[in-house]
Order: sequence, then C-alpha cells, then structure tokens
Amino acid sequence: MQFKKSYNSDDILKTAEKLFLKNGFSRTSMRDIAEKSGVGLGNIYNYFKNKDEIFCRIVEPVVKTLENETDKHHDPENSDLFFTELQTMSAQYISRQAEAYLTLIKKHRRQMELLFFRAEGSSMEKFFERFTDRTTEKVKLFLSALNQKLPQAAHTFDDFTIHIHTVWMITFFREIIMHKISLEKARNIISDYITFESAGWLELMKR
Amino acid sequence: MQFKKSYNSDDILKTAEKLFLKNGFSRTSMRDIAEKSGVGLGNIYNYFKNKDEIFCRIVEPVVKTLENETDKHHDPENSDLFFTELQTMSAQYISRQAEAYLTLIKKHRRQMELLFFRAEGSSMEKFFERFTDRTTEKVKLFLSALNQKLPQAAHTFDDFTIHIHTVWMITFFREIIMHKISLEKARNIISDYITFESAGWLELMKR
Amino acid sequence: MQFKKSYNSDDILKTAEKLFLKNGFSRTSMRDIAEKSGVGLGNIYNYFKNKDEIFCRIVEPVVKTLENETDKHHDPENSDLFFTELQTMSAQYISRQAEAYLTLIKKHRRQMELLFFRAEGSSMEKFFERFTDRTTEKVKLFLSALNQKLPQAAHTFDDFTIHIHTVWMITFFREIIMHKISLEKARNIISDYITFESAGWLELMKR
Amino acid sequence: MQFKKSYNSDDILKTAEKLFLKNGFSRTSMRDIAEKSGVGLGNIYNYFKNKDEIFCRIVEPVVKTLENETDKHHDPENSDLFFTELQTMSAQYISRQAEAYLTLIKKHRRQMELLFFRAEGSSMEKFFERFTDRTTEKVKLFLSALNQKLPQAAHTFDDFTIHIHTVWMITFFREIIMHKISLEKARNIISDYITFESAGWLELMKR
DNA sequence: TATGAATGAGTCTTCATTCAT
DNA sequence: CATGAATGAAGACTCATTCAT
Repeated sequence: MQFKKSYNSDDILKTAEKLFLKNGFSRTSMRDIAEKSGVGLGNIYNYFKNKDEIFCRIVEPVVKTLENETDKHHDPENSDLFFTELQTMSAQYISRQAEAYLTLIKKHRRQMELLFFRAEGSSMEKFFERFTDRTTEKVKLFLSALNQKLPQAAHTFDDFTIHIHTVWMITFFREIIMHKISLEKARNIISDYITFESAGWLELMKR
Repeated sequence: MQFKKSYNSDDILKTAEKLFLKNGFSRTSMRDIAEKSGVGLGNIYNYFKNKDEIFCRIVEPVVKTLENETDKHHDPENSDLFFTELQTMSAQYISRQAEAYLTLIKKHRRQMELLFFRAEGSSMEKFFERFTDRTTEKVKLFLSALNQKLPQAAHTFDDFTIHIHTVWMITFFREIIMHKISLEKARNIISDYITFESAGWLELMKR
Repeated sequence: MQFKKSYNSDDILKTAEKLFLKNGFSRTSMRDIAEKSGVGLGNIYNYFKNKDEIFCRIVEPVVKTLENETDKHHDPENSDLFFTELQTMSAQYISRQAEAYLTLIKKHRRQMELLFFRAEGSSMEKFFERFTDRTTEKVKLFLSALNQKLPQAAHTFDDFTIHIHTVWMITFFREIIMHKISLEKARNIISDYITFESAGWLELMKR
Repeated sequence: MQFKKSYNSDDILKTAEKLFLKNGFSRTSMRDIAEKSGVGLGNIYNYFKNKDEIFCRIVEPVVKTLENETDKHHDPENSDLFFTELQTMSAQYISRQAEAYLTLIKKHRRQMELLFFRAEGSSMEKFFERFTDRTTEKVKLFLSALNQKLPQAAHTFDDFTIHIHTVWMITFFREIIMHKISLEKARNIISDYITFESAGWLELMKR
C-alpha cells in the first residue's frame, strides 16, 4: 500500500482504551489488545513502539491540553492580562479554571479516567503528581501577584495550604469523573465549589 | 515454637512493608520478600495464604481503626452522644475528625502510605474509594441530623458536594503523607483547613 | 529505471555495510537497514533475496579475489610459472603472498573486517575456516613441489604445521585489520614477519 | 527438600554445553535447553540468572585458569623467579607456556571450544580479544626484562610484532581445538612450533 | 518499482503458588 | 516448620520475510 493505513492503528487505540479502562494498564496484555482488535500481535509493533506508547497516544490530547494550559499561565507575555485579571475576585479565577477543566471533561472524559485511575505501571503513573506540583507553582504566582496588587489582602499563606487547594481542585474533577457525574450536574455543583472556596479564602485573608 | 513462629512472621511483615513501600505491591515479588527477610520462599506460605494476605496484614491496624471509627458513628447505640454533639459547631466536628486522622498518621504513617499509594494490584487497591463512600454516608447522616436540630441552617446540600468534602478531608491527609509533612506542621495547617471549611459551609448554608 | 535501481541498491549496500560493521550480521535488522537507507522495507527484497544475500554481495569482491588467487595457484595451466617460482626462496613466496593481502586490505579493508569479525549468523560465518583449509592445500602443494625440486631441503613437515602457518599468515592480516594498523606500518612489520618465517622454516628444514 | 538439589543444575549445564557446542550461544534457545535437559523452562531460572550465566558457568573453569595464569605472571612477588627464569632461553619460556595450554586443553577441551568458537552473543564474545591483549602485556614485560638482563640481545621489537606472536600462540591452540588434534599429536607439533619461534626470534634479535 | 502492513513463530524472562522432602 | 525445586502460564517484545496495493 502506498499510503499509511491508519484504520488499524485506530482500532488498536480504541481497543486498548477499552481494555485499559476496564483492567488498568498493567493488567492489560498486548496479546489481549491484539486479539480484541483483530490485529496480529507482532503487527501492533508496526504502529507503536511499545505498550507504553499506546497508552501515551491515547492520553496525549488531554496531556497536551493540560500542559498547554499550565504553560499559558506561566507565559511572561501574558503577565499584562494576568495583572488586569487580578482586579477581579479570585472567585472568577477559580471559575475560569473550573470551566477549563469542564471543557476537558466534556471532550476527554475517558482519557482523563485513564490518566487518573488506570495508569499504574505506565510512564504516566505519576502524571497528576507532577501536574499538581506545576499547577501549585502557578497558583503561588497568582497569589503573590495578588498580594502585591491588593496589599490589604496581605496574608502569606502556607505553601502547603496553597498546594492542598490546587490538589482539591483537581480532586474535584477527579471525583466528577470517578462517579460519572453528568456535565450539567457538574456545572451546578461548581457554583457550590466556588462559593465555598471564595468564602474560605476571604476568611483566611482576614486573619 | 510459637515464639519462633511469630518472630518469623514479623520478619516477613517488616521486610514486605519496606519492599511494598519502595516498589509497590505488584512490583514486589515473593522471592524478594523471602530473600530479604531470610525466610525460605515456601515457608512464607506457612504464615500467609498469599501475597495479598501479607499486604492486608500489614495494613490491618489502620484499616481496622478506620473502619471502627466509621462504624462507631453509624452505631445507633451512640446516637445520643451523636446528637449531643450536634449542638456544637461543625468546626468542632471537623476538628475532632482531623485529630482522629492525625493520631492515625502518628501511629501508622507508613501503613497509610501503603494504603494510599502502594496498593495497586492488591485487594486493597480501592480501599479509599470504598472508605470515602462509607464516610460520605456518615457525613450525610450528620448533616441531615444537624438540619433537623437546627432548621435555621436549613439547606439541602447536593450529595456530591457532601461527598467531595469528605474526599477532601481524606485528600488533605493523603497529601500530608505524600509530602511527608511533620505532625507539628500538619497541626498548624489544620487550623487553616478548619477555618476554611467552616467559613465555606456557613456561606453555603446562608444561600 | 536501471539507473534508479542500481542507485537504490547501492544505498542499501552502503547502509548495510555500516550497520553490519557496527553491530554484526545477526544484530542488524532488515528494518534498520531499510530505515537508515531510506528504502522501503519490502523494497529491499526487490533487490536482494534476503538478508544473507546483502551480506554476501557486500563481501563478494573480497571473496572473489581471495578465491581467484587461491584457484590461480591450483590451476594446472600455471604450473610452469609455479615451478619456475620454486627456484626462489620461500621468503619471496611469502613476500608475494603478503603483498597480495596488503593489496586486498588497501582495497577492501571494511569488507575484510566484515568477513573476519562480523559474519556471525550469515552463511559467511565460516568463510575463513574454509579459506584457510583451501589455502593450506595450496601451500602443501607448494612445499611438496619444493621438496622434489630441492631434495637437499628434504623434510616432510607435519600437515598441521603447514596448516598453522597458513592460518598464521591470515591471522597476521586479521590482526592488522582488527587493530586498524595503517598500511605503511603494516608494510614495516611485514619484514619482521618474513624474517621470522624464513628463519623458522630454514631451521625446520635443517632438522 | 532441605538440601540443594544439584543434579538438575548439572543436567542443565551438560545439556547447554552440548547445545552451545552444536549451535552456538545465540542459536541455542532456553526452551531447547529446558526440553533437552528435562527441566521446566521456568525452573532453569531457579538455578541460573539468565542464559548468559549458564554459558559463563560452563566456561568458568577455563576462564579462571587462564586469568590466574595471566595474573601469576604479572605478580610482582614472583619477579625474582621471573628474573631467574630470564637466564634461560626464550624457548623454555615458550615451552612452559605451551605446556600450560596443553594442560588446559586436556582438561577443558570442550569449554575452550565454546570460548573460542561458540560465544557469539554472550558476554564472553570478546574474551580472547581481551585475553590476548592482557597476555601481550605480559610478554612485553618479559621481553623488556630480557632486554635489561641480556643487553647483547638488545633489540626493540615493534609492539605489534610482539602482539602478533602472542596471538599466534593462542591461535596455535585454537587450531588444535578446532581440528580436534589429539594431545599426543599436539605435543609433537609443539616442538616444531618452538623450534620455529626460537629460530625466528634469534634472527630478529640479530638485526 | 515501491511501500508499509501483516504474519507467525520465535526470543528471554518473570512470578505466584504448590510440591516433595 | 522449613526449604528450595518445580510448575505452568503469562509477560513484552523481535524479526525475517511475504503480501496487497
């Protein structure tokens, strides 16, 4: 064939996705993927370097998006925008973040489930650990900027307190995915979430 | 003989604990446990039914404690005590819970680490999923009781909102363990945590 | 078309040569050859029957030359020349042989390296074993002729002694190639080699 | 079983030796070894870490002996003995070496065949390359000492010339093994070999 | 001619568990 | 109780070659 046959590759990815979702990465065997996708075992290796690459490829879109979003906030070029945004309440900051995650869930629910719960044994095993750390840094930046702009809100939070709230935000979406909450319901709950977070942070700043 | 036996059994458990902590459940082999603990491979099966039982036995104390605590709150016998407690603010409720967890960490930090992060492949893999669900039920009970006693706080929270706060509490301790936060530091952060939660809940109730 | 074809074929051969040199025959895969030479994997089989043929083709010139040289000496037609040559000392015989090999090294160093050290798994694996045996026969012939012509040098050498000297000559060039000795240096060493061999043979004949 | 069962381990080694001899290291599969030795495939790994270890274990005695012999000559403690020995002719030196190798062949013919011709793919693949280099160093030492003690024999040989003679000595025994020469015959040929070498070296020294 | 997919048998290695002693 | 051998099934991955287009 003159042209790259891709339907097979897609078959493999789809089958693998199903199997990974059902059994997790390490409990899914290449043989299984081959048989269930109707492709010869050896042939899989014409499309993918190894089992790990299959997982990564499935999960790539979410990972890319998450990393882009994180980078975007770190981008010094956007600092203008960033500081303007500081005028608004942190509620809006949180709200915007939440929306971003909701969009992700809408598009990549299954892939996020893979990343969150089924990556054991793959190179993505610790993705969210790394991701929360990077995101925490972003939030710290946001808060220190907020502190400079609004000195009346002067309060130095413990690093771990900041960290835990980042983790919580991610945990929030983790649980939405785990319990297969619908997007509509998720959106409703988010207002509770934001109310909660805003009130909490304001109270912390008072002290 | 009985003495010798428990000696060996403890050796195995201690070695296994170390290895599980280092490599996780599924990446630790019985051979490794045998060699590192100086016990014959086959002999391990005189003490433990299988690899899974070793893990369970190591983790048993924490699991028992966590389950007891959960059951205690569900126990109808304790309902008197329970309702008395309702008079106090939820801050105290949270605080008491937090203390309970801190005590656990103090006593069983390594075992909790195992349960949280190293159980992949064992029957305890989903322990915390199950545990949060049960705990959520407990919290729901608490809140509905609170609602009856203090109707002025009348507000029906979304089940998922309740759930997420349970998860967050547990996540809080999860992160303390993951980042190896000292108990002293943990105690300090907890006040932030309680302030936050209290303010949040009060705000939610207002609406 | 014919032009294009030989172009491709050469690409393959050159790439294969490099890879064989680097990793040996059996540790070089057809895939590797295909990728590194920019030719489609399947297409290679339009030019070569199989992996072995690629190796043989690379090594063909040396093999042909070596075989021709060997045959030439066996050729009855040349017996005249051969016997004339016998009048000279064996030193010159050795010297001429050595020059022949040096010429080979000059032209086909890499291919000889392949034949000597990288043929494991190919049909050429035992080429030099066979080659030394054939060459030994030639030398035996030479010596028995010498014996007839110069009876004063009458001495029947053990077949294995003759054999070992043939092997040694080849080993000599094997080591020159292995240690990447320059041709100039090689030529210098060869005089040592010839001195040595001549003295040795003369001494053996005396006994 | 309380005691280490070793007959199995020996079975494996013997079978493996046969197969390695017949097909070479890389063309012998673990399955083959398992089946032919009547041991379960997995069970082999209770005795040996991997295929390479099997090969090494078979070949260990020869390797050890060769290395010991080499080290012995390098041992500074023996320098006295060494210098005394220098008074004798190099013929004796060669003769002693040759005897040492003959003893090895007598005891470990098959293992030497493995090392020489069947190690491709194992970690012993380049053993003789390394061994000749080390031995060459030893010979250089011998010659430079000889040079000091007997200045009348003053001649600085080219390093490669020394090297090639070491290789030749080893090649000598390589060919004895390859052509399955009997020990008795080997011993006869050796006198030719020594005559040859002595005459050669003497001639080289004259120049 | 050219391509990359497909095949199919093969590679070594791992491991929880059971067995014989 | 103790031991290490034995089992048996599974694991990921490789690769020369042929096939369909």
